[in-house]
Amino acid sequence: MFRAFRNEVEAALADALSAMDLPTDDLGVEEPPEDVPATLASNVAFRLASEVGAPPPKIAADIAGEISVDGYDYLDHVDTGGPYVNFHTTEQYLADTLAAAGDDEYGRLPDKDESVVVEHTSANPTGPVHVGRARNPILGDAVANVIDFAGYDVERHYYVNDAGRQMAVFTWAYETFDEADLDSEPERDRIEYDLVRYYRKGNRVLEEGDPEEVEAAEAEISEILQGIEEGDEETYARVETVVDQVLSGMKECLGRLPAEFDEFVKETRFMFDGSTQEVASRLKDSDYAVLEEEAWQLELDEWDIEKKLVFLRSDGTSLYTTRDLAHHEWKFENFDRAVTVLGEDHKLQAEQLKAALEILGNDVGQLDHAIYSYVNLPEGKMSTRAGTGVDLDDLLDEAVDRARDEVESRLDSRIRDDELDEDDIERIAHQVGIGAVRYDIVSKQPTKAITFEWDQALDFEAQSAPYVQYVHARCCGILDEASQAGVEPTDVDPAVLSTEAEEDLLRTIARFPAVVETAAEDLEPHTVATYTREFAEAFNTFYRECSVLNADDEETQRARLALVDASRHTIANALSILGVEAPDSM
RNA sequence: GGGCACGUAGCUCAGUCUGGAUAGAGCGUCGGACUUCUAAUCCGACGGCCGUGGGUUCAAAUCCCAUCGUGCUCGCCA
Repeated sequence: MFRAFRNEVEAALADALSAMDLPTDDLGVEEPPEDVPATLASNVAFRLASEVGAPPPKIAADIAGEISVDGYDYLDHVDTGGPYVNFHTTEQYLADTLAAAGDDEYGRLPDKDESVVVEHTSANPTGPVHVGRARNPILGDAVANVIDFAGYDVERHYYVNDAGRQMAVFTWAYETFDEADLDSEPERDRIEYDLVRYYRKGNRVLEEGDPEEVEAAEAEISEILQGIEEGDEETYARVETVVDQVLSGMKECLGRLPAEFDEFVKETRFMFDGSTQEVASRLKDSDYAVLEEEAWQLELDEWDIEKKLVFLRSDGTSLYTTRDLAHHEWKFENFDRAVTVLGEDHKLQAEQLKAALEILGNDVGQLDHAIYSYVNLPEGKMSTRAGTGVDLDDLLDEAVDRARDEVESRLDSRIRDDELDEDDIERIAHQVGIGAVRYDIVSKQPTKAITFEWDQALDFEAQSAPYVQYVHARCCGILDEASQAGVEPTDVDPAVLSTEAEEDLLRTIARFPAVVETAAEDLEPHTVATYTREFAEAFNTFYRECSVLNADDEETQRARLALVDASRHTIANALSILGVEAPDSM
């Protein structure tokens, strides 16, 4: 309802301003501070002061007097607070909010009939997913969720880099070394932990091995790369043996979050179908192409990019970005929009990609990047190759373990007699543990760097997943008790919800669809996390002050129950956008 | 060195794009609230030259310039 109210406010204000012969280009509509009893306000009077030649409070009063609320459903009346014009809602606003939030899909915006492909994670299949990379699936999944919830048709893609040098190195190492050559046991009983040892061994040999050995290896690696480039089936099969095995393990790990994908798109696909070479030849014909030292490159000065983009090596083979160009043209053919979630280390490459796509004649307005900063350890960077870093599996295990300890230690002091059994404890431990990890990462602005610290990531109090999840569990508890007592959230008179706590909660619920809309537009799911905290605060105040089952009369009982039902839908949907589970009890 | 980010309470962060009402949370510290729909909760206190210096503006945490600090980046790697 907030969105509808905002539209009404803008329309009413614009009408009044034009009736007064004043400009309507900047309405200055904003949410007032908490202690102001208005839902929206306008600061337009400040800007008109010099033009009109009157002090802002006078102008505000004049505007307020000029505004007509006739014909609006939610705009009740207008007054001023000094220089501000304040807009107040009708009873209908709260009534309609309560009714709308009775739907368990509340917050989902109308279908836009527009398809969006969200590419995220796309980590090279070189080994276990570490925490440094984990920001990508967690952020990416939330970005996809919020766009989905905002009414778009979303597909989630993982782009598999199976044609790069790293995979050639991996393939060579996998075929060259035996178990006996490796100096460690797998850290975990899963395929990518087993195989990454070959990759690390291979890289060590390339860095430190004797020159003859390295030379032979490089020859082999280059042969593999050439083989793929030429579409040689046998080479492809050798590489995919490694790729598919490692990837299958990584999928399992990501599945624990869970981050699921609709499609794993391999880059070799765009080599074998000829589109990469086709893109390269179109680029060669462009005005921006230059041949320097036998390598084809693009001059991107026009895009303020100093670095030239090499799109064909001197031996004629393609590079990662060349294939990615073909990949993106494929996306543009099949989807209305493409969103890619990338680490900041790929930012320059992403800008070059965009420029090159423009040169190729694409509408780059279809492409958006969500860029995030890396997650580092206090002691430095995480690297699969070097084997430094915390594995995501270990983080999730630790999170679930700590959550389980927490649940068990709280068992004795539980008031609620719902008799949690072993399965419940395990369920709650998973929901809370994994939820806490996701929430910790998704709730922060993506541009800010994160230094990973165990205690901080696994703090179960305060501004964390459990704090918000607890609200959901409380809702479920009340709804459960109510249903046993035979109270139904039907035949409700919203006007009964007249205390400040009830009204605040309802107003917070009303804002949810607007939060979804903005988060989707800006690709910033962390604003949904901020909202869940504000929501939890409003709900907890209501919980403290307004008993549902012990309310004075049945009418109040029913109305409050409807409010709890609406709250549950709101917080469940907000959490689901964040990829955090909503426990029925905890 | 060039480019791009980031710098807000002791700590972790919202707010910055789109300037506007006394800068908000949590953790920690201190003090309160469970015979009550779940205390993973709530209430209160303490805590801020919004990195620094200039500028624009009626108004700056927010925009511009400079500067310092941190991160990323500047391969015929991905």
